[in-house]
Amino acid sequence: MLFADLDATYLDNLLAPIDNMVFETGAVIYSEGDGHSYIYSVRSGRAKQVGYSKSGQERIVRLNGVGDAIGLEAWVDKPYQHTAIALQKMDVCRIPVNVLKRINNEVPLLSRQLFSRWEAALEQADFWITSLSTGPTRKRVIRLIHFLVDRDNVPNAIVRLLKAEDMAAMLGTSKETVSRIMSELKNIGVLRRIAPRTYICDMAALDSYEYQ
Amino acid sequence: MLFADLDATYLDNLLAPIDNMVFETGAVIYSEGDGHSYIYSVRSGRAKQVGYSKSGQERIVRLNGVGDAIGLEAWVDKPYQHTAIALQKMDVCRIPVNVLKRINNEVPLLSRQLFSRWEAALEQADFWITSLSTGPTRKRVIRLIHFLVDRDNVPNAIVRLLKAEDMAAMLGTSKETVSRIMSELKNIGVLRRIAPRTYICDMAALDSYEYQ
DNA sequence: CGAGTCCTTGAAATGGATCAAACGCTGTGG
DNA sequence: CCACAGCGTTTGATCCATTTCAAGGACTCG
Repeated sequence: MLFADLDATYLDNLLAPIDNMVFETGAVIYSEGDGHSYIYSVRSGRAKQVGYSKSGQERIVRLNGVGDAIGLEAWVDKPYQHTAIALQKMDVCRIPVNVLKRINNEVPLLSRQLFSRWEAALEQADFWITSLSTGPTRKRVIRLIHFLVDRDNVPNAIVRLLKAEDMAAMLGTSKETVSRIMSELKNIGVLRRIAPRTYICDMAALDSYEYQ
Repeated sequence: MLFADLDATYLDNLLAPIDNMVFETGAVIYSEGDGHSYIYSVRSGRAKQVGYSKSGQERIVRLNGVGDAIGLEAWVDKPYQHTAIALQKMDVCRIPVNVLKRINNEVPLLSRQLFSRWEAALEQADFWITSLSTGPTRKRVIRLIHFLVDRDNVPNAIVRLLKAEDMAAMLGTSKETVSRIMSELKNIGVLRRIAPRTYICDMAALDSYEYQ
């Protein structure tokens, strides 16, 4: 997907060094501080990027899904700033940065794609700050559910949530508080469980509930 | 500074459309949603980038100083995502994006500079999440002071702080809480006021205080 | 010097963290 | 098919941190 702008047959010559890889749930894709120079493109599944404080507390700074590029800092020759961990079984392709640079020299259209991935990462980070790290916890949880909803099925959307501990690490709160708010939402009928960590969400009720 | 990699005389032809501008304290550099296509490069002074929630509450998502480029989203043809406001009298130069693109076509070295600005913005956003939006408020304030310290003067550094309301908007807390913690730090002798909003900070004491 | 802005402090009420214990679900092996 | 281990969730109770409202005081800048 990173190569959306490029000619398909032309690519095959260049893409030989690219590996398709599979990561199981919980597998570490890369670790903070690693100096290896790969950018990863997600083909399926979801990953979290986490930072650890000195006290060992973990904070999730980004969530990545299909089409996202992760480990972009390698492009500017920086060690990875976070640890990337698969939340589900994932298909990713691992692209050496020097290959990317070679492609970029011959076909500058690539850098357009790279800029847009970069912009997406920044936009997500800003969302994290303004929506997941601001205001009372209940509002944060509600905004998080919004974020996780598979768009386009309204008014009753299907949401695949994460385990409480991960949601807490996204919101900068404790797992107990997340659990309590989830209970609340289930009791009022905003969320209805249909499978493990999967719910049907009444979007209208969710929105109106935020403004109480 | 954006043109650090480029030849000086070569530039003069291209840079004619660039305006040098001055913004007074509180002046709006651009507003969220504006579609104008300029990138601004800071020559002196500091600016805040703020996002407003529906309730009108403001959250500062970034702070920019000398050498920073702001309004980068214009490069990928997006409207500005935040409102940029001068915190002090500022000198900035305003560069039309189409000029940048022209320069970039002829001298691809420019895009290296742009990527690195983009990376800096993302790094700051991540710092905001992990350091200014995580953990108890006292720790956040301490990390914020660290961030604002003019590096290189140790062990007693000079810090130019912001008004309490702005610091609160950076930390996602209330101005009263910020004020209380500041009082605490002054009482213990970690901070010593030498001018309006300017303090001498005993860095060692500050650090050891964080771990209580 | 005065107007306005910003800071400080108090007291009450709330919200959230933490510790601890019980519960429920899921997948495994007998 | 059932029982059990392990993980994750739920819930309660207590304590602490933070918000909020309100008022007084200090500082800054014209």
